[in-house]
Amino acid sequence: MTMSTDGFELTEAARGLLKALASDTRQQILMLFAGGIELTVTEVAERMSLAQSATSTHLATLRDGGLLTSRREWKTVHYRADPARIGKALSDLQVSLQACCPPTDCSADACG
Amino acid sequence: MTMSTDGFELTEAARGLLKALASDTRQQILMLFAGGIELTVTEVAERMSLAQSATSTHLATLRDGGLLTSRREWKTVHYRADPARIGKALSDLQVSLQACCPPTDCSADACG
DNA sequence: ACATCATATTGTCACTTCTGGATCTGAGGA
DNA sequence: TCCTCAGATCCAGAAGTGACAATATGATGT
Repeated sequence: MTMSTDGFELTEAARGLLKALASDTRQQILMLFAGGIELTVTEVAERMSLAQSATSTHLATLRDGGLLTSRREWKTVHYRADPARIGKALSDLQVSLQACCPPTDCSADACG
Repeated sequence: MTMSTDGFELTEAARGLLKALASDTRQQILMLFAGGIELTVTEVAERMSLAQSATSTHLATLRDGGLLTSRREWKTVHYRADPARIGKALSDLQVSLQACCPPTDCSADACG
């Protein structure tokens, strides 16, 4: 299995999350999926008042980042949040950051 | 008090973390501070093979994002990770994302 | 085959970010 | 005072990002 090599580095999942949520717009888009609802590209474009092309790109970025999944049904593509992968990415991020900068100062004792 | 209004929105701390870690270089820089060690601008520049100006800017961004603190000692400025604020930002991010896209599907029952 | 609808991709422009060189600031030492 | 060091700031060029319009793709219906 792939463990940390030598220096600390973020997992692919964590890096994907950071990249995907680096955009203000994408943060807002993600929040549209609250409650586990599904949305099409057009629906997101309408709610965000964004062009279809820009919306499509953002959704693809969020999917590539592991935050959304897409399901094709007939003509339309339904996007939905991917709670499992979001949780994983967040967990990975937390692990890395805690390994880097532990919240409680254990003075390198019996805490490790 | 400031609660969530209607739609979901990230806290200032969470947004600060996302913005600060949006850069690949800054992610690596942060990891240099593992173990709670302190580093000066020059030290970081050396270890990252970056120009002093770029390094200074990145460290300032990380500090503005709430991930680092700076301590002035004589001529040099010592940067250090801010575990408490990092934990807070991470926690906020987790809360928001879980509110948006809960990992376990509770079917809107006795889970809330 | 053709038209249509939903989505993806391409092209382009404006804006921001990243980076290094040069310059400025501030504190100490000769 | 003048010089040096560490850091911050300014500048300009390179690279990346986000937006839209236009076009391409892909599946469905006639």
